[in-house]
Amino acid sequence: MTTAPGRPRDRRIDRALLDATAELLVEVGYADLTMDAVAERAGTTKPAIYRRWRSKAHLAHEAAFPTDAERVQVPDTGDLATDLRAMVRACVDVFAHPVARAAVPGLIAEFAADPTLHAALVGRLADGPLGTARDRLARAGIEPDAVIEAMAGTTLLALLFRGGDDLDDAWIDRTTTLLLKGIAP
Amino acid sequence: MTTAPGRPRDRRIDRALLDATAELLVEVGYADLTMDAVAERAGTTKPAIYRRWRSKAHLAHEAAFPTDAERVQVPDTGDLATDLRAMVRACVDVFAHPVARAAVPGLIAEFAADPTLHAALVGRLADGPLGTARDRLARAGIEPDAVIEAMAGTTLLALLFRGGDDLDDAWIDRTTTLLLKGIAP
Amino acid sequence: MTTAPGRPRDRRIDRALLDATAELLVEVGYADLTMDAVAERAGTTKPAIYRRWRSKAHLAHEAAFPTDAERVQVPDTGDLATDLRAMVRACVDVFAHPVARAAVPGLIAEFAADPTLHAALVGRLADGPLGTARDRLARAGIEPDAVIEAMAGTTLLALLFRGGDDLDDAWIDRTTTLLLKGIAP
Amino acid sequence: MTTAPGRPRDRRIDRALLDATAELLVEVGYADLTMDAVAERAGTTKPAIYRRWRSKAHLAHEAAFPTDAERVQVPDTGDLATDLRAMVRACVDVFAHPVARAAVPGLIAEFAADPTLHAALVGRLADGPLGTARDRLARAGIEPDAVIEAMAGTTLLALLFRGGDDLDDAWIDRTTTLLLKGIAP
DNA sequence: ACTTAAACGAGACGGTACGTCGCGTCTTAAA
DNA sequence: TTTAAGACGCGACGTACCGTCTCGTTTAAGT
Repeated sequence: MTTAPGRPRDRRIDRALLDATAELLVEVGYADLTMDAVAERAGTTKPAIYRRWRSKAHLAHEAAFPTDAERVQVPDTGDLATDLRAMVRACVDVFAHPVARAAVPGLIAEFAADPTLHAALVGRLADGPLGTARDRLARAGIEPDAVIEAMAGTTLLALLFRGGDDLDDAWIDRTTTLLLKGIAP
Repeated sequence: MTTAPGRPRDRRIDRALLDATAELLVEVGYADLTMDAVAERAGTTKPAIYRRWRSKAHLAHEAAFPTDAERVQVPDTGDLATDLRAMVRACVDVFAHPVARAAVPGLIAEFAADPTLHAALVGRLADGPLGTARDRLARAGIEPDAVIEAMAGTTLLALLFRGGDDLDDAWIDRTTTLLLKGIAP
Repeated sequence: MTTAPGRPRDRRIDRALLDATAELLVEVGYADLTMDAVAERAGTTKPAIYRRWRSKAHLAHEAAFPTDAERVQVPDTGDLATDLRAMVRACVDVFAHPVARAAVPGLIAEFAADPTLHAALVGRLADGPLGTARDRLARAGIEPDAVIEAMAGTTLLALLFRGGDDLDDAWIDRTTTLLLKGIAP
Repeated sequence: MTTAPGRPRDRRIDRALLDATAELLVEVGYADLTMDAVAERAGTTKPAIYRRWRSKAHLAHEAAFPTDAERVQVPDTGDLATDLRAMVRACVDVFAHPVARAAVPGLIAEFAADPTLHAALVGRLADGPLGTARDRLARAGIEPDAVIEAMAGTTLLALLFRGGDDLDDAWIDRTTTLLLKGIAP
């Protein structure tokens, strides 16, 4: 294993940029997020961003769905009802997180036109609770795709059309029940 | 009831602009849709657009979800399974329409930051199959909001993450079944 | 005589930009003159500049050699010695003006690579004292090109290599004498 | 007398860089000359350049006015007319050389803002025909500065405003005559 | 017929933000 | 210490598109 030639990248700048992006997303939203503002808050400049991410969307999607986040734990109790409820809650936790909430609408717009971003985001989510859920459901003998589509889709729509604050325990219960009955044999 | 003074607006221009917008949305997508291009294709000028719509998003949302569209008919058979299936199909038909498909991601982004647009789009959809579905379900003694959220959300997610071509009869069957069991007493 | 269609250009912005350019040229020099700084000082933005001038050089050359300047008067006494001296002085006045002095080195660099600018600058100078001098000399029966080349070239070199402050009366006398003898029959 | 510690500098790289610079100056001009391109053509890297020259201008000025050039010979016949003509020709040869011609406008711009470069270029020219000319004229009992200023200035202006191709024998004759009469007692 | 008032074509406007280029520097491992 | 390699931080660039404005002209309805 050799070292790459050339000056190594400064990891502190990566962090500063991601942090600045997350903060600004919450403060001003995706549409009003400018690369100049990100660079300035991170104490660096625009080219440093573009050296690391190919677009605003790629930067935002990494800030909104960090891979190193303390993994949303979905306990494996063996009881489908309990586990499914945990999955729904995890799904809400991921999408309703303030940074994600601010970024998602913009990301949706961009990744419709950018296959690169599409792939990146799908991969990133597959490593999160959605991937966990898929495994768990498959082990329970349930074809997972339809359920995940319904779970994530319902969450997304609720988020987009009413804002994340309504996604409380009652909403989670209601949605879990619908899904649970929907997938019953 | 009096007539507005001054030169009346030319209705042919309204149409030409909406048509040009729809065409361009399909051809280049929302992000690369420019007002100059719309005006040029419609054979008019930008001020003529802004006299009619307050922004690109307002124009696009009207082009994507025309109110005068031949209404997607949802037959009222009285059989919940049959009717629900028709609702799902209508939902797919609306969102998977080429123009809507091109416009939706961009609209999602914009209306996250523009309450005006949010209201306009919600109203427009409520007049369409979603409104019909709500009435129908309510009459069947079912609380409609959760079902609609699940139905539209699942459709939206499928559309965004896989493109509309996979939303065939099998998908409609699968989704209808899940919802039907989910809302059973 | 018809009016051009479209919104007319705001002449006050033209002026503000030229004034800002002249000021900044003196303050920071051509190399450190940035379009952003010009725009900011003029209270406008970069695109407003590029709508009016095709490059920094075109802007600077207009700021450095304004056509509407109170014309450098070259009295026509009929005495060649007197008149030539006045021409040399006028030449110095034009090139040693603080704004011109700051702009000239940069302009030289740019117009070597930009025929557009070359033509523009030649035309602009031909309307100034150089044009007057050419006419005057021709009337005196002297082939003007060689003299003008020598006069302007000597002035330019002196300016570039020693700064304009040394171009005092003694320098003007010395140069006038050299030229006068040089063109004697 | 000791040797510098560490790895000695590779003289072949010096040459390759100067050659690459000269070639590229002629091909693309000073403004479009990039350090990356120079390094690439010379088969080395940018840091190797900056170890040798402090800036693009310093590199270009050395490439344009090489000290080791076969010295432009100015024969010393003792006849002022003959010698002055040779000086003018030498001046043209130096400045109209393709590489110098490409570099001069850019260098003028840079050394207006860089005293280091100013000094370097003046020193380099003083070692060339201008230095020779000064000595020769002084020996002939003529105050040399004014003549040199006129000679070099006229050449420079002609070069800048008409391109070097017009500086033929006729031009040299004409200019020599003007100077000769101009400095006559 | 004349006035009023708004829509029209045309196109430039002011301005935000973009993504890129090239400078000169720095870090690394090998020579 | 120089080399090759290449990324770095940074300042500045010129452009694209937004939504607005200013014209002079056209079109109808009201007087």
